[in-house]
Amino acid sequence: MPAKDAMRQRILDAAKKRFKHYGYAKTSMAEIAADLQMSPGNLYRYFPGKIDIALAIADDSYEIRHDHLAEIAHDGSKSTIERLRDLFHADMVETYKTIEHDPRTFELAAIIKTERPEWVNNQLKRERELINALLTEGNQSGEFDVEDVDFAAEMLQSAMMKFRYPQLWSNLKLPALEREFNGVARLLLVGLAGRAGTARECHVEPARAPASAILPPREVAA
Amino acid sequence: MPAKDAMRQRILDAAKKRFKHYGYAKTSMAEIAADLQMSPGNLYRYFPGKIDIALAIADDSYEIRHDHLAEIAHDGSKSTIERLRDLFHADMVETYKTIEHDPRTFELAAIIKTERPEWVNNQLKRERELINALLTEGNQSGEFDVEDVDFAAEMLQSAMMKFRYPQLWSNLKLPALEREFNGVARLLLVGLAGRAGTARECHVEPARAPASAILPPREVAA
DNA sequence: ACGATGAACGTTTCGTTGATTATTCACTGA
DNA sequence: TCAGTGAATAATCAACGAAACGTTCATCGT
Repeated sequence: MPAKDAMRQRILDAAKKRFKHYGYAKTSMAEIAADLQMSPGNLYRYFPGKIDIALAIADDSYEIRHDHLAEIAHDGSKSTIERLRDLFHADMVETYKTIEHDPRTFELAAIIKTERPEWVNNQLKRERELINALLTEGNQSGEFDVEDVDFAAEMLQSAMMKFRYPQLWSNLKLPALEREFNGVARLLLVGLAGRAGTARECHVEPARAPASAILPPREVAA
Repeated sequence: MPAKDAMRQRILDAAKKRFKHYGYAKTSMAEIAADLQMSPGNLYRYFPGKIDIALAIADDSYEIRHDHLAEIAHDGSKSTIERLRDLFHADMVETYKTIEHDPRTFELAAIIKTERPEWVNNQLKRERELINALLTEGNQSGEFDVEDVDFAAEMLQSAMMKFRYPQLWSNLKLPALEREFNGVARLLLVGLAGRAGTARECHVEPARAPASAILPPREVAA
């Protein structure tokens, strides 16, 4: 039913405008309805509740981010290890820029995290699938030697935790964050290449990206 | 002045009892004073304010923890790499046990973190000194090949962030946490040994603890 | 002089109440 | 039948006076 979808979209647009301007808490369902010249009650024919409107907005925005991350993950011109680093890096930088540009997004994210934690976990899971794919690819190319790809992906996300949650950034600016990010990424990705690059059978040629050359410090984004 | 010190200690004991029973917020200065049969005003001759009483309690408790961690760091029977892992591990487990046993501690920690963040940073810094020493030692023994020890210690703390803050544990029980901890620790510590274990000069004998054998999964604490 | 007091002060917290809000539902017009 | 309504309901919020709190200080007894 395209008519219903169209109305849903109109509601989302109106809500987005209000949320951006006044914030989630200070936007009432009645206001959103009034913007669309309808009654508050009618909104509930399109969304189960207020939080679901926020969720739908977040869905859209994460869809875009996910596409972008997937693009990075599939950039054929780069090694697997570089793409893995860039994936985490892009995630951090985009979060930083988003919050810098529009702090209201932070409020929305916080509310979603407390009211629908499973939604957040699901996003994490989707991103982990990208990581999975990269690890598998790296295993095949010889860049990595990871036994349990699922597990390793989870561990990477654990260790990168600090760079995902702005609450943990404690006023660090982007350059300082990137310095830390690079340090942690280097450690982790060297760790992934560890066994492949390491001499259990020493005659095996070093992986394409030798551990000592992995992850040159990244220039700070503009 | 030992008399003053003795009174300080009595105040701390009384406060500790109240904080443990009723929590920081629900304990008033007047109550602590009444427990010691003195006036509220007199407390201020021994402590600048309520928060400083909490800080003194935390100081004591972190002194003990730090001693314990230092003991682990200097355990002569273990390799440097094992001690480094055990250091982080002990920190996580002790935090877990503490909160499990007395959730009030969590409230105290949260209050200190918001009211005196520099105190928390200082604890982090002290622990980093232990890490520094271990990395230096590992460099000498050939287990590690870390160029910038200070920087590497900071990166380790960053990557271990998730295991330090109970807020990030999201209801995971200790076994699940330890599983994640082991995974991340393996990645990181292999990363540290990376260059030492890796064949830049392939004739160099593999480090004492070959990367592939580093960090066997740790049995879950009792 | 000094250790201690407790009333006094400014803030923060709390409980109550009245208003606002999210949500439901019986109903309407097409 | 179905998109839409708007009054009714229940949950939440905001405001405000009262109580409690952390902290200070003039004062007391020694």
